[in-house]
Amino acid sequence: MSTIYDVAKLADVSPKTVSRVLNGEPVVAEETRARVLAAMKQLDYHPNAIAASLKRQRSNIIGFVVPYGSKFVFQDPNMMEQLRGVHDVVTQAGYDLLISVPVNRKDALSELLRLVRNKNVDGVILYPTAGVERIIKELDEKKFKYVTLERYREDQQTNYVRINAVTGVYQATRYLLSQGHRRIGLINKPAAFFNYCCTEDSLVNGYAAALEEAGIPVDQVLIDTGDYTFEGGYQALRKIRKREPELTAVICASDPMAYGAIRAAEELGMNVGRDFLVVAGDNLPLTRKLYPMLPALNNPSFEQGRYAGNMLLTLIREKRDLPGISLDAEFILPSESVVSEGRNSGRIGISS
Amino acid sequence: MSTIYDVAKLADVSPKTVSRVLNGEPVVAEETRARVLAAMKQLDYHPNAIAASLKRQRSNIIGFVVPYGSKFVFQDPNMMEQLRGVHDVVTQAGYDLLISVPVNRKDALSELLRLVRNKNVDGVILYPTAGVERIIKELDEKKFKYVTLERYREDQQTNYVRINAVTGVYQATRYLLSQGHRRIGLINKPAAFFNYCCTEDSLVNGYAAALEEAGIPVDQVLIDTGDYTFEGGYQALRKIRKREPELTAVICASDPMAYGAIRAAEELGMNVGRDFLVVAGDNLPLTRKLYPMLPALNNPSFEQGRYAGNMLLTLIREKRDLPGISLDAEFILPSESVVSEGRNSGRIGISS
DNA sequence: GTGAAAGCGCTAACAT
DNA sequence: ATGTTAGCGCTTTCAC
Repeated sequence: MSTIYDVAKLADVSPKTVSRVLNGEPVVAEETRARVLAAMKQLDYHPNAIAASLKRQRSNIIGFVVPYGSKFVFQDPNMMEQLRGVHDVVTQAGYDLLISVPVNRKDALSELLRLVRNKNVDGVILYPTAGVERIIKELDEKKFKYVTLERYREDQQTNYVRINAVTGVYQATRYLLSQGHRRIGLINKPAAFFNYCCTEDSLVNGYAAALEEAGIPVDQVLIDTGDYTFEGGYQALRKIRKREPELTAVICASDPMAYGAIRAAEELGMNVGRDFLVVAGDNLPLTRKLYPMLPALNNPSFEQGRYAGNMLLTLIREKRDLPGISLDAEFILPSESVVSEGRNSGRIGISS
Repeated sequence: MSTIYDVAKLADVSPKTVSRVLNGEPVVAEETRARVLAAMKQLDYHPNAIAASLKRQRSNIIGFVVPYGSKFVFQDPNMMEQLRGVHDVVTQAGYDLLISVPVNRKDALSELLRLVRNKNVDGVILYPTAGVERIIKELDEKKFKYVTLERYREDQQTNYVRINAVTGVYQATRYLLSQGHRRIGLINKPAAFFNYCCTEDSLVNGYAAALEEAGIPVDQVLIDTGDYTFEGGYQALRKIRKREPELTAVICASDPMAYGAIRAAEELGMNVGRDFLVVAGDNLPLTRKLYPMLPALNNPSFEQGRYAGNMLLTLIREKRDLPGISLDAEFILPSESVVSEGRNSGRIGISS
């Protein structure tokens, strides 16, 4: 492997001039630049990014740390969409993306520190898991750049991109009410799924708001939770239905749970799409294709990733904190859901 | 950030001794080691991996280069499973994984070279796309370590991990025949989807073998191709069914295509699971849950990733080529498919 | 069992 | 517009 010195020698210039050409610094004479370029080509020279990183004290690598478990990440379509959004934005800006998947939940934080302290990553995207506050404090102290997906505490003001489901669920509930549904179920996510500190429950809030508006009291019989999975949705629907045989619709916090609910409903003899409606929460493209007759919630995970990536890049560039962003999930009518091509093709509401 | 010199000074030893402690070299006196460790702790010292990389001339990073397009990768469940397999194996061994997604198809190869030449990655996992031979040649010349997912040419002997669908499709076809099906469709992948050089068509081969065994000629009317997507499967089934109204079953090369075929079949008034069977090719956990009444093919992508990761690690360690590995896809009966929990929980056949 | 010196390949600071 | 020098933080070689 040839080095910058070899090129310099061949082009009869100093290493620094080669470096200038390499980094596109504008002061180099056209004739010199041409000579250097020729020398590079002749020697099949390729700059060593590691050496540059050491000198520059930055790696041009962004870290993406997920809570834990490769199975969890790579099989969660929403997390993949977030990842994809981050990826697209940061690679476009010339960064590489290092995906870090701690084996256990409790490793997530040390893994994060490892990236920051040992690997010189220029910034990280992270999920606020239990105990993250201590880490955030260390990151803040070291002026290390990060963006959280969701807030790590209710009063976090900066450096987060979250999704607000309230509006979407409110619209969904209103729609169902307008269609004559009166006993509407809600399959929510567990109170603290990633151990987020945030206790606010946007699904229940939106649901309750629409019901109250219609003068219908919230009935706990109609609400249950599931762990985001098919099984979770399946079980939750069975429980709700058992408590309320008059159930005619259900809103689910995730698409897999919606699949499970649909399956359970079919087993219970309900005709999904006709006398029973299921509203899914993720807006996976697949869901629209499998169940075009159903309304849905659009969860802009991809956009969330893009916003987070852009925020991190700005953070790195401008060295100051940025106000957090909240993206609104939106309700999608059944008719629309067939027309739209990919995900997140709809408008994105930014509320904060 | 404190350096190895700071630690050395505080512990009253040379930097080299600190380095020895860092790398677990055994010659250090117990008392010295303790002093060094204490100093590290006191200074909150964290070794700079980039500096070590520069000196050592290796990065402890493995590259994973996909053909192109983030949408393509992160939304392809099989590729995610391969990625997950690679990830688990290499991170376990202390490497980080850098995922590289070229924007366009044609960028894939230059992207690969960039990782190899500029980034000091210690090895790469890659897909054999069009024009990859030139790159492989360069990798070979530079003694750079790589493993291909699929072979890049028919006669590639080493450094690949592929999946052989022949057995699975053969078993599936035999099963369908044994159930009395006579007009069995096949929705294949396109001849060269990633522009693999390999022209062998294992799906058709297995399908044809079972038919011939039963004395039934292969009828091209029953075969069509799709691009792995829902739409591809949807269209293909419509075409096949139009050519053959007596169609009673179809084997699909991917799960999304199977979903599309199911949808098309339902629209055509066929009762999927009763008078029409669809065999899906990926074995996504979701498929088994959505359609437990259907038989399936188990595509061991996760294991493929694991094998590829392990092969690459061995390649790096032993500095010699390794014979390629072929994993068999397997046929799964409908009854079994409900019982099994996750993916790839079945036995994996290794045929080469 | 430990240390001194050199250098990996680059770029920043400061010349000229 | 170009060059010189020093040094990023570590590990390697060789000496003691």
